[in-house]
Amino acid sequence: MTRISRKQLEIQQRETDILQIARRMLLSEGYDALSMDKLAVELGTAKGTLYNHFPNKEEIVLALVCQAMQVRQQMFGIASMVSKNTRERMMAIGLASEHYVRQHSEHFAIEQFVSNSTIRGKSKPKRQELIRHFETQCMGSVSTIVQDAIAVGDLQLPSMLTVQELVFGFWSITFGSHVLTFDRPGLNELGINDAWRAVRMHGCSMLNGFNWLPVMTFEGSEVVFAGLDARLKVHFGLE
Amino acid sequence: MTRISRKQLEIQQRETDILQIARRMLLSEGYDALSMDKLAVELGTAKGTLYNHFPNKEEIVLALVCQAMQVRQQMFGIASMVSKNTRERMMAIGLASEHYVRQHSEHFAIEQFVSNSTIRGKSKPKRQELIRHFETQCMGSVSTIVQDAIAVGDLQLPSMLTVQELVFGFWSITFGSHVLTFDRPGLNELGINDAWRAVRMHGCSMLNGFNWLPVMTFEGSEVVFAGLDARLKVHFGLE
DNA sequence: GACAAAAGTTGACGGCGCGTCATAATTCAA
DNA sequence: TTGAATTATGACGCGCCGTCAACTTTTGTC
Repeated sequence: MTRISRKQLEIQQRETDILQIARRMLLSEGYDALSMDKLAVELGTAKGTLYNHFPNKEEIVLALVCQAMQVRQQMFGIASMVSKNTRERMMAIGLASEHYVRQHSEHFAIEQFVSNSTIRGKSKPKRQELIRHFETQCMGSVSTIVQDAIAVGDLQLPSMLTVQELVFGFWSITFGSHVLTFDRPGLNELGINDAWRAVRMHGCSMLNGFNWLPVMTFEGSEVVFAGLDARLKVHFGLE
Repeated sequence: MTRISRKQLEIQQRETDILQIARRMLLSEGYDALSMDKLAVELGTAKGTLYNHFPNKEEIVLALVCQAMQVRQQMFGIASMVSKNTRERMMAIGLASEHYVRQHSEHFAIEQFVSNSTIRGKSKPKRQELIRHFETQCMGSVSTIVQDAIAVGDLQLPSMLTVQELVFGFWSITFGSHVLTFDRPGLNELGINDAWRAVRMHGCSMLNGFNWLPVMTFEGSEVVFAGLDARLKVHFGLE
């Protein structure tokens, strides 16, 4: 029956609409600008209807976080396979992260709400599982590279350091610098002219420090980055 | 007149009390648990009196942030002078940051509110300047080490990288990992057993990657860390 | 097509939050 | 002492979230 699907589709479509409006509100003026009352008005329904879709405001935010993490996960998956060389694959992950933050800043900005324990605390277990799933997936993409590198002899894992802990290091440096670049005002005035470039260099430096072959100079790494960038842009659908 | 100072001191003391109560509230249940009404009740005054001291809730939070940043700055200052060797001084900064997060977690947790643009946006320019001051100071402590290292030949700055950008890298890795360690639940389940140790290793790796002399193995770095840790604990007044 | 049950919708309401402001109390200065 | 200046008060306006009893629409059945 067309009647059946009519209503069903309307409800399904509304969920999409809610998230779209909520995202715009969140991005425009931050968390406080996301008001359930205003959201209902913009959606053109009563507030009660909103609560048929999401049990509370936090769940809406975390639904957006999940959308964001999914985008990141897909980009990581692509980046982890863009080369045969393990070192290049690792660098591609860094580049993918950079692209994610710069080209999908609306997702990156929202992704940060996952750190807010107040928001996380009010969410359903189902949602937390989903978030955990995306986190594990992203980490898995990178872990695989590390394991491959060890297998082919490009990398010797330092004693007392697990694969995941090494991934954690790379995660820290990209996450940390991207958050700093994104959330803090006026890094420029502190003498940091090209934060993006600096991050790439630091990641490269860390891999060099681990003796991840082929060890490369900064100039060499820039060439590699340029090549990877071109290939990634194709996969990411840029130009 | 004792009368003059009586009232003055009372008001001054109250400001301290406000911040103390506010900190406890913030730490107990997060930002939402800090309520101006409840704060006034606990303080034993009317709400209006609160607003004689701080123009809004956000200013209270940022005042606490400033206290936190001051603690960090002092610890960085000490760490930057704990050795003659530039590489060790750099490693000491990392250790100081670790101590700050672990021993003064109540400050570290509150420090993160500075990234919240909603809160920052409602603060007075004066406060933002102060925050900027502490940031500059912390960065300065580390920049000095880098410059010293270059001066004595322990480090050659890569072309196209400023001193501040190198500091930014170290900042990113410590900030990033400490935020991840602190704010994200269940890193353990992701296979990261000793995040703190991992962070130290990664910082060390990055410095090795920059060929910051003396380049050291992980085992060697652990010895250096142990020595620095003992000295820092004395300065930080632990045991 | 009629009709009852199920599913979906509504918006007024309770409770709580922040920041204001007229009024009152206190301190200060002469 | 006394009037001006400073400080304290808490009721108030407004906006927020989430609920819920009443209402409307859809669905399934005869």
